[in-house]
Amino acid sequence: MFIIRRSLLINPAFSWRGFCSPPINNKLFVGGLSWSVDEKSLKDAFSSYGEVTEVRIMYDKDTGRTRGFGFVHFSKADEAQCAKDAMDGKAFLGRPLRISFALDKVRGASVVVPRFSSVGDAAERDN
DNA sequence: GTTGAGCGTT
Repeated sequence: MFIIRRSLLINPAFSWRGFCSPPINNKLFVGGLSWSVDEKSLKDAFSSYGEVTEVRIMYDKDTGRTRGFGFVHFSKADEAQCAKDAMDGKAFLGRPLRISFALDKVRGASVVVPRFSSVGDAAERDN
């Protein structure tokens, strides 16, 4: 019987570094970026491992410089996993990269007020 | 001319 649950072995969701990694998605968190790294630089670097659909680097509104981290969106989660496994820990523009799967956060998702339309429980004051 | 772990609209 060499039949093993190969599904769990080939399944990336069960072969992370232990179990301290977030769920897999096509969004990658790229940290440890150099201060001179641009979105096009990251996209050009990650486009070799997959189809990059979106690249977002966080800039500082005060200094206008990069915060040193960004996000890379891939067309497929498999490409993102490949790019992560390939670029994670590697040096980029003189600084080691810290790549990780991004959290399922979206703009507006952090603060959302569920308003019930059928709530007549004294919640409607000036509707 | 600076700094260095992180998780999103600068």
